[in-house]
Amino acid sequence: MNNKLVEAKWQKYWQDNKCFEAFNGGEKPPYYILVEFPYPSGSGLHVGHVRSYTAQDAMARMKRLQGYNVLYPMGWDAFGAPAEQYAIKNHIHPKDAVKENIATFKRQMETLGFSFDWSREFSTTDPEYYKWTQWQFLQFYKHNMAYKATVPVNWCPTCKTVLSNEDAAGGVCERCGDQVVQKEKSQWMLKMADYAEDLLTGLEDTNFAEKVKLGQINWIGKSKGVELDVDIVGGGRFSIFTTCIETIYGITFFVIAPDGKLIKELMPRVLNKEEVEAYILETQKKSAMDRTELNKGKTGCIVKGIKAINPVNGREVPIFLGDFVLGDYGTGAVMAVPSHDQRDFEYAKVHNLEMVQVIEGRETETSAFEKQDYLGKGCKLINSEEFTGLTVEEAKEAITKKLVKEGIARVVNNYKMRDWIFSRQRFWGEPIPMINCPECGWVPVPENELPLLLPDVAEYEPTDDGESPLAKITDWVNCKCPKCGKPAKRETDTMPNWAGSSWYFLRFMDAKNDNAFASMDAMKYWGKVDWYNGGMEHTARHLLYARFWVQFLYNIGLVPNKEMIWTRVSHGMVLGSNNEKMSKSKGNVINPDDIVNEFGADTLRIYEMFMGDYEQDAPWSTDSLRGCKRFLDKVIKLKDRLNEETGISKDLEVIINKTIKKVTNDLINMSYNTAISALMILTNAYLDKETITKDEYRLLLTLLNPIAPHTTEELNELIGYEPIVNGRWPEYDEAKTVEDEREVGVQVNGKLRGTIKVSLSTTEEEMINMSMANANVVKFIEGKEIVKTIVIKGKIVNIVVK
RNA sequence: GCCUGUGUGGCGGAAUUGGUAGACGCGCUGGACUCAAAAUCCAGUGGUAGCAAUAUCGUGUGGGUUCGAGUCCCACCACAGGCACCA
Repeated sequence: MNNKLVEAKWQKYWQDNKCFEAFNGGEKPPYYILVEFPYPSGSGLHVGHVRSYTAQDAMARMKRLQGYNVLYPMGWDAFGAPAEQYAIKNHIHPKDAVKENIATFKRQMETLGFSFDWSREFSTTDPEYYKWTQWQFLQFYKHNMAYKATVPVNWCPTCKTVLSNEDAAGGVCERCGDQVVQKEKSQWMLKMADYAEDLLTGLEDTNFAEKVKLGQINWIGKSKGVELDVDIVGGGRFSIFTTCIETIYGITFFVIAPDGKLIKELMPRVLNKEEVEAYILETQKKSAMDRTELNKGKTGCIVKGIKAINPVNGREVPIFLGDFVLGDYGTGAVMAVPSHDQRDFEYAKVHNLEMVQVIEGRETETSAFEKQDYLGKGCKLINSEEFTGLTVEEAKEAITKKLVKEGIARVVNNYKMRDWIFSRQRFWGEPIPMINCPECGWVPVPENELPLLLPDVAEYEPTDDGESPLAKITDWVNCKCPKCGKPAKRETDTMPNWAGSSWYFLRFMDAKNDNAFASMDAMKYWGKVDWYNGGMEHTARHLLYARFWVQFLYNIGLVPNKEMIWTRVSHGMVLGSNNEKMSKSKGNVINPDDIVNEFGADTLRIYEMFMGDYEQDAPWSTDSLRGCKRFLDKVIKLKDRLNEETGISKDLEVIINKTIKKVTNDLINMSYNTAISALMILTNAYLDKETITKDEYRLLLTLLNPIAPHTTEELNELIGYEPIVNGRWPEYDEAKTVEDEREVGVQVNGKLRGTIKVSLSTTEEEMINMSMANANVVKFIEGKEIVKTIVIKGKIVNIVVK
């Protein structure tokens, strides 16, 4: 069989007959299977893509045969930095580079026979698509969900560019190796923090894997605590947030963030200004990463001239700066209780500060501090005036109650999740459709002027002061204010990569709509995405952004459900044969084109499904791939064993029913490797026979079809049947999935000593008698007292002797 | 530091969810076919002892629960990923 001809033939058949086009409506129940659309990089399709696309493809193909109207779409997430870098280097427009990459990706996908509905294809970089991304941004703006704020960014003074945390790791620019500094920049923000609670509760309306849910929960980072007002000696006050208010009598100092507002306000009263300013400057040089990783929060300096008053006992304690306190989390200030908090303890040790123990049960001076010493164990308070003697839990409640009553504290929930910084100083992204007018301030671009197109230019370098490359294109920047008509300037920042991918799954439901991003009818018809598959690296951020975006659209009445994704699953990586991540520098990259050429698309598909647990990483093995080729060859060879009989022979009845059941369940439970194993077993059973019937053969071909669609279609046609793609998925008879006779193990004291053959009708008593008669078993029970016997029907017999 | 995974033959991995550990595949060994090789087919294949029946050890380590533990509980170790001085 010639792979290339067969593959091309069936790919053409599917395309000509529009086999995989989904319809918005009709008799069949809808079923929406989604894989993360790829970023079409210059290096082409990765074998990792092939793994997840094949997995979902197999599911889609089976579901179609089961009578569903399956939507399995594909598109391109094509905005982003790599295309921009490439464009800068080669002086071509990123859209041209992207066009080429998309063509390569698409060709590769087609050679693999994925059953995508190409009629719904789009790229996030298509003006027809990003028109709606921009439109949706305007809805955020109009509903007061978008605002401008000054945010510190990683800035490389040498490259004159803004860097991601990743590119600024270690406080050093990844490109030039020079020091990175923090620079203030005015950025567009989306009020995502407002949705923290909804994003948390919304998880209940999803079927995400537990680990995915946990990832979301951790990212949102809810913590319940108390916000407490603290007076400053000589006037003024500030607030702190704590989750351990019960330790309030142990406060020996406060720590405030060097990058927060508070220290700026206090500055005029600070006596050691030079020292404080030097420390603030030092902090600015550190990226968020450094502040967290280096020195473990021990750096800092005292703020002289200002003391704070502990509200419960009037004690005056010093205030310190410490970069372990972050300006943008909580209130940017904390109470420090070194006796009962690890970090406070370390800080106090380094700076030689007092410690007051307020909870019994541990020594303050120990270096091996253990927070869990008192948490949740009913330990009692000491040195805490009227609260002395209460348990931690009781004291938490009582102290909170008292402080709230006094009006100096509030019970609050704090969330780690912050608002979404939505600006990028880049060229290759959706332009943010806003205009800055000297008279009217920020004015949105009128909706009927969307899309606001990216200009066609040849230079994409950022400006010297880090503005977007768009800032240099004066023709584009200068415009008229839509409100007053006077000269105004466009926003030159673009949107982050996450924007276009936050709603693409909605667009697939109604991809050609010119009047809306997707019609309500279409979204209601498809409902939630039934299966959403992607990499683990996207299960926190992308998924959270997408859910936030959907929840907002839901709240303004534009989508039918608050959650639009039902099940989220994640696949493991395909590693190089050396068990390391595939990369050019390691020389372990496998190109799917080469494999398709040499072994055929179906072999590659089978192998990638067989290579291991789908959710786990798995190393590449060309030897194992050959084994899959061998399996496919065996299936082909079976064609020469067909006899003239029809139906299913008696001796194959059980294994056939068993296999149908196993494959049907495994394909929907993502246990692809065991589905293939079952098909191998069936194939071997067929090969044990001189001849098989056409019906038996066709059944194997149908079951294998979702994973190896080309070869099975061809064989099916050769034996004279209508294409599998137009047929039906086989059903099984539960009663025929178990053999009547089976072997059961016999144990003595839990150790296997023999087996007996039983049928479904063998009674427990008979099983015991048969066990006792087993020669080897007798050796171990002879002359011993039988304490008891345990019989688990169809599974095991255990004889306990003394 | 925290969170989440993972740990089973020479290798990738199975294990009906507490019931015969190692399915299926790779690799390896022996044999058939061949002038020869490849391909294909047949047989074997966790370690140790034994010609064998069989015994014994064996699912990262150490304990525990149970008639019975890869699976449950406790403690620990290693690796991977994510997040982070989150108060």
